[in-house]
Amino acid sequence: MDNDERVIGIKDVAKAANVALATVDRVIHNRAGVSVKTKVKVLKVIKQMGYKPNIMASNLSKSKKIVIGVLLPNISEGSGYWEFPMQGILKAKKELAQYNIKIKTYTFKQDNNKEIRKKILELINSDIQGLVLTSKFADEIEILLEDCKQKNRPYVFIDSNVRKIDALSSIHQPLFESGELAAQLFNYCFNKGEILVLHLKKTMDTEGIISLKEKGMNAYLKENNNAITTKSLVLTDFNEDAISGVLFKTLKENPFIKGVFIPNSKVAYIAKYFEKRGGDKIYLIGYDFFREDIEYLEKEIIDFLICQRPEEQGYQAVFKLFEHLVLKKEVEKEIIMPLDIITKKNYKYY
Amino acid sequence: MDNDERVIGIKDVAKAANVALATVDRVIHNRAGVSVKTKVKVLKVIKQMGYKPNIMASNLSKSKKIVIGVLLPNISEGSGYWEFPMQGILKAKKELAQYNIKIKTYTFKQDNNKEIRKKILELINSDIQGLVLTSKFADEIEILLEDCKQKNRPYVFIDSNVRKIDALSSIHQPLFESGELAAQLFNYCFNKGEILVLHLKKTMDTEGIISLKEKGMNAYLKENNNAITTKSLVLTDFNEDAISGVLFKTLKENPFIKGVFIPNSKVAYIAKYFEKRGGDKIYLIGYDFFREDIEYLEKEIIDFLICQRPEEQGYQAVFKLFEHLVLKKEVEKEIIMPLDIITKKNYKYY
DNA sequence: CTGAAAGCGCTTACAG
DNA sequence: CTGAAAGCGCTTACAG
Repeated sequence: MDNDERVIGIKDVAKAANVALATVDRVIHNRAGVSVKTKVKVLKVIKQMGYKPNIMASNLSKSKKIVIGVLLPNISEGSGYWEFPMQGILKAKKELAQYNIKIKTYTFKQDNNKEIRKKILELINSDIQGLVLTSKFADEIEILLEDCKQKNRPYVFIDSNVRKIDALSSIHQPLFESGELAAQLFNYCFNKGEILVLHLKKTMDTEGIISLKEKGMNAYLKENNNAITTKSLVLTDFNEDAISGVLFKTLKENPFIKGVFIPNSKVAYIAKYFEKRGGDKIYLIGYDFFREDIEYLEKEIIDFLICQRPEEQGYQAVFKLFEHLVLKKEVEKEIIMPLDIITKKNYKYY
Repeated sequence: MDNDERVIGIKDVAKAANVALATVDRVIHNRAGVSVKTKVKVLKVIKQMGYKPNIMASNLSKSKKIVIGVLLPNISEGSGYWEFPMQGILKAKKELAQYNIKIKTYTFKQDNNKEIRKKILELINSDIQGLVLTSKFADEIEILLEDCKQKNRPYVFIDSNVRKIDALSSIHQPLFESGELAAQLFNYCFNKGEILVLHLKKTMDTEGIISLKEKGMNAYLKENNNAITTKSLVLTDFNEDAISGVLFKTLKENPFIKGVFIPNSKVAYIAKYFEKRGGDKIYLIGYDFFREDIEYLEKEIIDFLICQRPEEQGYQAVFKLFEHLVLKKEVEKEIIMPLDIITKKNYKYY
């Protein structure tokens, strides 16, 4: 299993093929300037001897750095969700600094189209060799993707709902299934009643994502428990009073509501209302885990959060680009994150 | 933030300190043969210039390999649990092969003390520079640990219930809290009744682990719902008929049992019985996720599994030794794994 | 106690 | 199209 024999290197290949080191190097990297005859000969020897390049040596002698660009919303606003992928990206950055990898981040305000366009132009005119981004701005980024394609720059999506065929890799959570999971959890909490599905609209949350989750939920209920139904409600105003008003009215008119499903990362807004409200227990399930959720998890106002390891998504995205650019490895076209379930009793270890 | 200036190396330090390269190297690695005066001078310059060694170059020029030993039960028997840490270890092995890291595995049959002793002796007489093991064989491994201590060989525990002060790191799941979590989940399933805690005894499962989980469960119930009580039962015979007999009798005599808690990885044994049994739904919660559980998850006979990322534990253990031995990094003394919750609807992505 | 030099396995101009 | 040589930033004998 472990062979402790001397590892064969480019020098051995050169000798065996009766060519110079530089020629072997040219063949390995598929560079121009080698006769077909020589190339075939060298490739044959490489295969025969089982030559594997030494990445450490390769990197050491390589002069230029590899720069990976990151295009994501900035973290100081909105749901704060993007803080987590960014943490993973920074972790990868630290680890990969050894390999001459640089990370350049381009952040923007989510609803500032002018700024987004500016960052896209910067990226197009930059010297990056790979790109991490999210697919939630389909309209804005198409031109950037087109540019990447032309320049043969690989890009990786994180938190992307769609699988982009031209991407090196797309990292995402299974949306439909997460809706099923939420339904299953509600079904453990009560046997009959109604689930209120709250669509809290904001720039970033495309309706596609939310509706896919809702479809998953309905599919589960249809198959497993017809005594639980769902009812959708769209909220556009996030003002505390507005939320209170709407929820008070809705719950009063629909006394069978036993659970509330918030298919994005805004549960805390809703939990705030339920903290003050009396009456029968109403179960709350939402997405993503933030500091402000802890209080409500502890009080079991929020019962379950479905999470998608945003930090790991960021880390993986950079790492996959590294594997592709430096290690020349095959990279999975699609990486599906687990559906993590967070409750009062396990959030501390997440 | 990114400084693209030339990175300063050992050569720059040598020049600035007015000494030879070799001397700087000696100081960096704290090797003997440097006058105090020179050492102080060099250290000062290193600090001043912010010198960071280049690991790739360091590794490239280093001649000897680093060998990490792994002492774990073999995977072809029992619960098969150890297959997962081993997978993580193999993943780390592949990744770290670049760094001249070798992994030597020493596996044994769980209940074969003679073989365990033999492997321990092999390890003592081996040339390993680090060790991964599990703390579940406290009696057998004490002498090995003592030997490691004397030889200054770092070791990392995985799946360890105790925090060993001399270990480089201990990787484990929070046991008490996992019991609390199980109780919380049961509490979502029913409001009153009894939970049967099944102790399935086998060599590897120390009573300490199981009782800690049970204590966590009781603590949660005491605090949150007095209408749910627990009842313990010890099973020593895993024969299908024996299990059927005991369970039939117990459930008949205790009609208020609404849930069964199996605080180790043997849920499937019990699920088998419940598959055939009629009557009211009884909720099942167990630990760890195996292929044979899938069938029962799908049928919702097993409701929840609490998992501790065994694969990641194996990976991390090797990686932490790598960080310590090669990168000379600080390593956390204790790494606590998240309490993952697996159900019918998310196991596919785990 | 200190230093000069070779070498790790590649890549990169440069020369032919 | 091909090769000889210098160099990446360290470590390792060897000499003094």
